[in-house]
Amino acid sequence: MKLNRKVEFALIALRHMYSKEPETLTTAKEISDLYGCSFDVTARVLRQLSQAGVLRSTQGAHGGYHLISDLQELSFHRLNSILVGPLGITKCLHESGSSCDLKSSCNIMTPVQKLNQKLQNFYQNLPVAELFSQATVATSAQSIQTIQNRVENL
Amino acid sequence: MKLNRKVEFALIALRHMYSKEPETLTTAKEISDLYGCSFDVTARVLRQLSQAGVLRSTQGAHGGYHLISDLQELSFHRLNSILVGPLGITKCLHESGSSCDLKSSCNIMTPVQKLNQKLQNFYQNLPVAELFSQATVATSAQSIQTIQNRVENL
DNA sequence: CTAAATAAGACTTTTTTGGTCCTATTTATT
DNA sequence: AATAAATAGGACCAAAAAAGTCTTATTTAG
Repeated sequence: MKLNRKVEFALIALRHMYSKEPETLTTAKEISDLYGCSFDVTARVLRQLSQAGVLRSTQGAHGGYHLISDLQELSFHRLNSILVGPLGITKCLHESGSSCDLKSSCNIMTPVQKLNQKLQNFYQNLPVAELFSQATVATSAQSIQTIQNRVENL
Repeated sequence: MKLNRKVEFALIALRHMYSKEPETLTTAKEISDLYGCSFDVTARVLRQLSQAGVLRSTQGAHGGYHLISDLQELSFHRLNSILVGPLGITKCLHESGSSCDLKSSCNIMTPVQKLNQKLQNFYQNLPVAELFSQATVATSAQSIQTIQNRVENL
């Protein structure tokens, strides 16, 4: 149940960029120096986020990355699936072809699928911006919409 | 984000017992033979569940375990904390004394705490029985109460 | 007394994760 | 044109975590 390190670094980087002027560039070195993350891993994370359209990269000297997607719209689920792949809480759920190593008489197929689905709903309805916001209680119309979605997905 | 194997075996065992006559005993061997789980691991899981008061053990020949707690009341969170310890999505959150290896200038302390709390709420409000139930939609008064709790905890 | 079961610990193997290294390419600056 | 600083991307290694195994002790029905 631990948070993946890449996701951790992504949150660090995203929050860092989030607090800057919109178009300002941020480099991998900047993040790794400032927060002590491994340079290589951080660089890879930024690259992946850029490939996925969350950031835009500028190559060459004085290059870097900047945010191009709205963190209100970016779900924690998407962040995870970009960096660590689709959510599958068991082997049988996330390797497409693989039947589990347990006997065919598995009695928790549906429970596990249910759990996986619930977890996915949970993460899908959690915008990264919500983690960064100060407010404890949701107030905006957007948040109310989010709550409605959540209740439907329980 | 993978489901711990011990928790997986626990679900298998619990569901197995759940479908039996209440006082009937189930042995570790029975589970491991029937579903192909490792005997040792299964045995340890049942022992831990019994120490935690979820099951009651009967020693000696013809011994075994039976359910003594209501699965409507047993949250998935409790199951996890029995078998794998308290929920801490990062090192700094789950090892009490450990400051993280990142620089002191960590910028995602609160976001991570928030996420940890949200996840915990999610699991706390998920009774194991709900995973086992056939129904997709909650109907009972108990479930409505559960939903109210969940909305409050969003 | 024996067999079948729980109780509990130490230990080993496997898998996953995190981290490093290396090389290529792009581009601003000198 | 050369250089330095940045992204791009792959291959590889080490550390940590997880899963599984082995061993021994204790309990109790038959």
